[in-house]
This record gives sequence, structure tokens and C-alpha cells, in this order.
Amino acid sequence: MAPAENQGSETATEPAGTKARLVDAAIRTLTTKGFAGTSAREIAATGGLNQALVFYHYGSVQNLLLAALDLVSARRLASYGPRFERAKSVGELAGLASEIYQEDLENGYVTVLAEMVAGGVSDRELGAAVVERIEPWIEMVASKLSQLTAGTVLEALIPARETAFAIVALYLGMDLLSQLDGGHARAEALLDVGIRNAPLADLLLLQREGGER
Amino acid sequence: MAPAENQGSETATEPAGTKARLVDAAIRTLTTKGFAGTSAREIAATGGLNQALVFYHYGSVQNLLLAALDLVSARRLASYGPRFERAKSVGELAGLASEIYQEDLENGYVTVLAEMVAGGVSDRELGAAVVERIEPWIEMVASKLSQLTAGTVLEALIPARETAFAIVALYLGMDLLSQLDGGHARAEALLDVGIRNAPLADLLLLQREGGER
DNA sequence: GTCTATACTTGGATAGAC
DNA sequence: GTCTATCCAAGTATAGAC
Repeated sequence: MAPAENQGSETATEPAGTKARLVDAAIRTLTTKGFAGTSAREIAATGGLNQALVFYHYGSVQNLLLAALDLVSARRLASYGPRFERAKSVGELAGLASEIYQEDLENGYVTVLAEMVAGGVSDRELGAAVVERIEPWIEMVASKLSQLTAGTVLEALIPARETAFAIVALYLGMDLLSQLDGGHARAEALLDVGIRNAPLADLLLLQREGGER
Repeated sequence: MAPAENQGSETATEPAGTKARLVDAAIRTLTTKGFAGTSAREIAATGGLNQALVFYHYGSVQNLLLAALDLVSARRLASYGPRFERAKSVGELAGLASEIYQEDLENGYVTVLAEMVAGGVSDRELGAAVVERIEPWIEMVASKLSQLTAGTVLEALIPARETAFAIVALYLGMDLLSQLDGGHARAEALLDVGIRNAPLADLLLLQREGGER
């Protein structure tokens, strides 16, 4: 039925292998044709491959799509993770968010996520799988938040878990709306507001609460 | 081809008329089966109607779906608009947002919007139509924001247009994520944080800028 | 592993009787 | 205005040759 997972070692290097070409084609199709337009036939056409290969290698279209989402997540994490971990202020984070948004736009990263969320909303089964893949991002933001606010006056004001959820929701909603109207000007304007106001937040973070040290 | 718009007067009263029953069935199908599961046949089954009626009355499924979104928007506006207009503080608005969210959950209002956004993301044509219907809500929030911040220190900090976009994006993203994982606990927790922090925002709004009056 | 061919299903949409 | 019947397109998925 399914092939033995992976014959060679697909290491970190991008190219090669039909399996890899399929995910790649899936990502490109998702960004150009949208979730509804991403059928096995369409993916195959995008990658110059045969439609039947989708089922041979992944069993179903949904599976391939999830594999595509996983790859995108991995790439994003590899590319942004370290920078994100290093960031020590809201200012840095706001700048990073803006950079990430630009990069995401160019690579179609968020587009893939947005399309999968869209697909997941209209299909319970897929939705559950998608949410599992978003969870880690919320965790990541939450831990950065509690690290930043620890011991400051903002600690009680902006609880890490809830705020992290809000930030991810905002990022996603922003991207979805941008995709709907085709333009990203509004999202960019919003990110600029964030950058302008970040120093203020950093000022608040300097206000340590009485006690400790 | 299409019937002469509307034979009787469908006033504000909910019931009756095949056309009305179709939109109603469409809304219910959207909330129970998701966008992908909302086909002409499925809608017809939900409403105990004949599938062909969808095309006779609305020309296409997409059209019916947009009519459903319009009805939901109108209902939301009628029900929340006045309360929203009256609100004079962030505290009131936060409370209202929370109430609205609850009401939306019970009536499936946001669900319809979320499903349509999901559908719109994966289909450019539909997307444009959906965005048109979201625009007024952004406007509404923006005008309330500038009314609230006028003359205060927050006026420059939180520009109305960008912030309104952010708020709508957040609300949408929050709902989409909630729908993905089936639970709404996180969204509710977030709304509570908003309510707890609103008084602080209202305090800031009391800080008037020098000059005027 | 990859191709062609094809079975099967679902959904949009229309024709034409009532 | 509503129903039955039906056409057609597109999609998933599989069988079987290469």
C-alpha cells in the first residue's frame, strides 16, 4: 500500500525525490489556487507529475496537504526560531514580526497556513489536524511572553497563555483578511503601528514590581 | 431566469416564503456542516426543500450563501448596533464584545462569517464578495475608536483605521481558531482578560492632551 | 515507482412535466 | 413555483500494465 516511509535520507536539503516534489507542488498549488483549487490533479499538474503518485506516496490528498503544512512549519521554525529566541524586547519582537510577515509573503508560508486553516474550518477532520500544528506556535509565543513580563508590572496584566492565543489569532486573522481582499497594505500599516508603539511597551517592562532583587 | 426579486414584502418578520426558508437552511447547514459540506443538495435537505429551488431562486449556491451572509450581517447589526453606538467607555465595549461573542455562538452568527471567510480564502471570487461585507464592520469599529480617543493621549498611539482592522482581525482569528479545535474556552478566557484590563484603558482615556478646551 | 485507464461519487446546473 | 430526471464536470481513489 504505502511505501516504506522513505527510502533515502531526505536530510535538510530541499530538492529531489518524488515525495519531496509532491509536497513542494502542493505548497505552490495552495498558494496559487487556494485550498478549494488544490486537488490531486491540480497538484500533479503544478509539479509536472502524475496524479496517481499523490495516492501512492501519501494515500490521500489531505495527507499530502498536511505534510506540506508540516514542511512549511519546519522551515518557518528553522528560519525564525533562533531570531525569535534571541529577542529581548518588544521592540525587537515587533521588528521581527514585520520581517517575518514580509518573508512569509514572499515564500507563501502564511498563505499555506491560512489556506489550511480555511480548509480546516470547513472540514472538522482536517481542522483537528491543523490545530495540532498551530499549538506549538502558541506555546512558543506564550513562553516568550512570560519570559519578558516576569517580575514586571505587566505580568498580571497580560497573562501569557491568553495573550499568546490573541497574538496568533491576530496574525492569522490579519493574514486571512489580507488574502481576502488581495492586498497586504493594511496588514503592513498595522505592523508599522506595532513598531512605533513597541518602545512604549518596553518602557513599561522596565517597571519592576516591588520585592525580588 | 430569476424571479422578480420578491413577490411579497418579506418585512422584518423571520418566517415564510421559499426564498427565506432557503437562506435559513443555508445558515443552518453552514454552521453544522461547514463550508465544504454546504452544497445545494445539503442545504435543500436541511430545509426540507427541493434542490432545484436553490438555482431557481438564487441562480447559484454562491449567491445563496452570500444572501445568507447578508441576512446574518443585518441581524447582527440590528441586534448589536444600537448597544455599540451607545457605549461610552472601553469597559462597556469589552463587556459588549463578550456578550456579543456569546450571542454569536448561540445563533451561529460568527460561525457563518467564519465559514464564509474560509470559503472566500480558497476562492478569489467569493473572497471579494465576502470582504465587501466585512468592510462596514471595520468602519464601524474605526469610527467608535476615533470618537473615544479624540483629544486624549491615545489618539496618536492607536490610529483608528489600523486598530479597527486589528480588532476585527483578532475577533475573526479568535473565532476561526476556536472553531478549529471545537472549543471556545480559550476565546472566552481572552475576552475575560479584556474585561479585566478595560478599566485601565479608560483611565488612560481620561488623560486629555493639552490645548483644546 | 510511475504511467494509463477507469470505476465511482458528488455536486452544479438545466430541461421539462406538473 | 415546484418537482423529477438528467447532463456534465471534477474529483478521489484504485487496478493493472510497464
